Amino acid sequence: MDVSVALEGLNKAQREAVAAAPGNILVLAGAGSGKTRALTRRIAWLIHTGQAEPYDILAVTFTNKAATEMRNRVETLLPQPSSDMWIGTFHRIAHRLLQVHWQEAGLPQSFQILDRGDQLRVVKRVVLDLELDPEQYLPKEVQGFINTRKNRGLRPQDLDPPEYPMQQQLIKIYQAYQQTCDRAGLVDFDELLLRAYELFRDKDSLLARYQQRFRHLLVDEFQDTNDLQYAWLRRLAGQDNYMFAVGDDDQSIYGFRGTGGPGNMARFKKEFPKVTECRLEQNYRSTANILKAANALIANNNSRLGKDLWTEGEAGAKLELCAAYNEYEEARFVVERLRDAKMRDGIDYRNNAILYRVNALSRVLEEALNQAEVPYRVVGGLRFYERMEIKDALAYVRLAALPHDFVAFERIVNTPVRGIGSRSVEELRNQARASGASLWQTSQEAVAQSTLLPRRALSALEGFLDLLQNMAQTLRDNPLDEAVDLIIQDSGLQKHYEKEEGGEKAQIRAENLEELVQAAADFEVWFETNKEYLGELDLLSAFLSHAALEAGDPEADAVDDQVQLMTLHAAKGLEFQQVYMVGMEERMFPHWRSLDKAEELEEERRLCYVGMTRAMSKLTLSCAQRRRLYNAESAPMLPSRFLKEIPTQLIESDEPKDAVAPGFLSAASDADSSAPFHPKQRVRHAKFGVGTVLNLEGQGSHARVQVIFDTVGAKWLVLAYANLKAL
DNA sequence: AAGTGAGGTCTTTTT
DNA sequence: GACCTCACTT
Repeated sequence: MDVSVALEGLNKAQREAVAAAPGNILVLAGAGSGKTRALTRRIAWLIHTGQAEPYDILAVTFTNKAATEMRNRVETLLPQPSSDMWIGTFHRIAHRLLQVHWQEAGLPQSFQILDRGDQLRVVKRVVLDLELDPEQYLPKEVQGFINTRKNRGLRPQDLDPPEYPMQQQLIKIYQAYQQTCDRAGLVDFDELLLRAYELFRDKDSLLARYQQRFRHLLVDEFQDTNDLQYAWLRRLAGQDNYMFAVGDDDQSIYGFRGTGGPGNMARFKKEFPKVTECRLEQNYRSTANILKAANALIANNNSRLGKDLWTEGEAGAKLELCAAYNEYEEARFVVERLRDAKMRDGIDYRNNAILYRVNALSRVLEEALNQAEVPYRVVGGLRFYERMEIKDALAYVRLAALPHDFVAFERIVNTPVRGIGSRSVEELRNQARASGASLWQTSQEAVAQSTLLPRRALSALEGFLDLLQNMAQTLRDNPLDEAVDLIIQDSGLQKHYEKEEGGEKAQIRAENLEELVQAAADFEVWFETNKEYLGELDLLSAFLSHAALEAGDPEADAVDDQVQLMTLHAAKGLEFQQVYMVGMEERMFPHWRSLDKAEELEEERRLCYVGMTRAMSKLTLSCAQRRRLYNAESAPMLPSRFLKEIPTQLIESDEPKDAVAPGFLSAASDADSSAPFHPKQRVRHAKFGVGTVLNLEGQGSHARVQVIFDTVGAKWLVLAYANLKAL
């Protein structure tokens, strides 16, 4: 076989990584250094040199986009199709394992996936069922609690001595939540991973089988793995298999969702046998000036493996910095630059990105772009399968196929309104809970025996049950897309959305529903040609899991000449000729919520690093001296400390002549968090009594503390008013 | 049962 | 500015 295909056009460092002797390999790959390239070439190398068969290979990524990209690239490098390889996201692969081993995993064969929104509904339900106060046990926070534990591989019983009084309740909720899911055969995203991990942990022979099969594990974006994913990989690798992990500790920006971050890379070096380290530091994307600036910035972080990007290319333009008077001036400045670039230098709009820390910043920019008639596109936001109307329609499909699914049942029992209000549903729910039956079963009994509900509600319920029965028949008798179409019509959703909102919104919703029919049709075609990737799923189950695991591809249509607007997070992995980073102000970026925790502050800096390294030829930074955010009044801002961390000789700054505060930029602040309290400190409050400080945030008159009071639980207090006494 | 208006909140997000 | 929740009205 022709080995050269795998190494063609690689630099020395890349070649060393790709052609490294069999073993555990950690590839520290900086931004724009050819990360995915190294990984796909490694696969090609292993196969071309006869060190591996496609069958031996498991390659994992985080996003579907990355997985698809990887499979495509691998296929162009290999003579044979890649279907024997397992290439996919952690969740997809976990799902596949559970699909095959549902019995060993203790799941019903037709288990359904709960997405984040579904999960939140269930959590809410459970909190209410336990008669706990949802004000105190905010469903969002409870959900976070549960997911954090799952990400650490912890079941309720593993949490036994609670760390603080309120945790006891949280553990109880976790337990009840899990029971509810288990009974209904529902699996949330983290549960997919946890079950897959437990499968390997508890079933020796099964683990052995997979260990013998997957001799080569390849992981992309390794810095984004969480504890559970790491532990899963560790088991699968065992003592004899080889792991090729590619990542960049400086681009770890998902710590807030439980990612091990830079730590997991260090762990890999320690805990896997004989790890060889490779570094890819040559950058093929940005000019030297941009790289120098980014290197200087990230050097301020302490927890790093250490790495400096360099390029053979030229210095390029300096970075440009604008201190605008307010957010409107800032937006106008950016728009002006965009138009200049287009008119003078012929740079298409699509090659520009405007990046911001929080979504709320997009509004003013959008207005300015609209006014100047510069076309733009906001990347991110609601995905196709997360849209309300789509979730409603799929709930009908789900419920028709699997009537015991209470999440789907509760979602649509009264959507569109059919006279089954919250009182009736509550009655059904209580009865179901008492008898241990599903809502659907309970409803059937209530209708059959004319009990439980007033006559009007009962007849409405009967109509609903009949509707479902017809839909089940529809599903059996028709191809998927036609069935989906019929279900959308019969459910009345189409009409419901039309009359509900009227005008433009209704138009869009109606179109989305039509789009869903098309999506089902497309999926049928895809399913026929890709069966082998899916294990033994039937079409409908595959479609439903597809909807949950791939919420849709928002990048699909980048064809028009539009400026790209997105958050810094959304920009990861992308590149643009020109990048504008706006809102470079203290408390905005770094964001105020990250200000008093060193680890989170470093993550903000990594985020800044990610943003800067997106730029190929020109990087422009801007801040405003005053900014109005949400409904508050316009407040004075200070330049971000990150601006100060970039060497001044790399920056050309335009402080406007009519600036209200001359010398504004030189005021870039140093961190000052001389907080009067610290975590774990005991304090007394006049009303709430004695408690322990858990968290601090903000500064000056905005400073807040989170205190866990011994009697009333956790509260956020504004320091200026709380009059806390240290004990 | 269903629709309306006031009040509070507001990082980042893939699967 | 936008969204969600909750209490209130019809």
